[in-house]
Amino acid sequence: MGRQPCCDKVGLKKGPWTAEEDQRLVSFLLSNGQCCWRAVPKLAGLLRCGKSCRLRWTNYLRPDLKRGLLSEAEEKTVIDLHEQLGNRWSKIASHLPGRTDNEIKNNWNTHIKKKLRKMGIDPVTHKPIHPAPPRQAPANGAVVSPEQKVPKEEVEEIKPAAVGSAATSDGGGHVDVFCTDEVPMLHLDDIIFPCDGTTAGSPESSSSSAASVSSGGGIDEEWLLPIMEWPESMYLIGLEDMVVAAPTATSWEFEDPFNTYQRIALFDHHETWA
DNA sequence: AACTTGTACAACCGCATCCAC
DNA sequence: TGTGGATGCGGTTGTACAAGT
Repeated sequence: MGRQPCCDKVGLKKGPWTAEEDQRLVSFLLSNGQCCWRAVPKLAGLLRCGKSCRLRWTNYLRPDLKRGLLSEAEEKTVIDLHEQLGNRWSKIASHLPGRTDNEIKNNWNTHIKKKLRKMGIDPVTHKPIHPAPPRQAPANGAVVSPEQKVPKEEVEEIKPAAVGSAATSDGGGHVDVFCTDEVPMLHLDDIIFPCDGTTAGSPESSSSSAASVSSGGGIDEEWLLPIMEWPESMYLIGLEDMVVAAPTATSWEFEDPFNTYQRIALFDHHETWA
């Protein structure tokens, strides 16, 4: 007998969150901190399951979230980490402060995957796509994890282009494939950068990806601290205060006016986050 | 202007894992 | 050690919006 799904209870709301629900949830979490998610909806007066609340908070309402497209450096980091970790989105996200696993996953599926394919790189194996890939074990003896298996749909997607345009690799990492109207042709070395901590690029990418991974896979959790440990002042400000605080800040741009105010206010009240 | 197709991303679902009892 | 509840994670779906026809 399986466990009952948490959202099966009659009367619980599903679907998009309203501004009012967001406000209730944020207000509650700011006043009480994160405790047991199961209790949150009840205590916050929400007709949602705890899981839904947690997801909404983690992926959308958290004050330290960055919004918008990933930067070049962040994309590189994601590609690099994906090569090492596979689809472990939460692990990858832990190396990108302000980004969520969901966001990275979405970005991977919509942008990065396509980009890599256009450059002749298999987004699953991170190796050059060959014209007629034989079904055999990798030459270097590397073990292909189950999650790296290429889904049938992806094979179908790759085949025509690869066959039609003579994708080649000179063995030195230089790949010539496809017609790339929008994406400039890059060498493999431009995309898969070394993991010795000397990675070229922005300080952000070198410190957050290669360095931290090579040091035993430990996750840099420092950036999480502001969330785990709310400063005292945070407990004292209500949503009204936040909105009042909003006009004094200048550099944050988000689409949702509510979240804009909320985040601006939080950063105003906690200088170390700036 | 109306319709179709593509894209982006928020949210849901089900399974895995952790942990207390 | 086994069991069940809570939470986390990754895959997938739903939907709003933009672009194209």
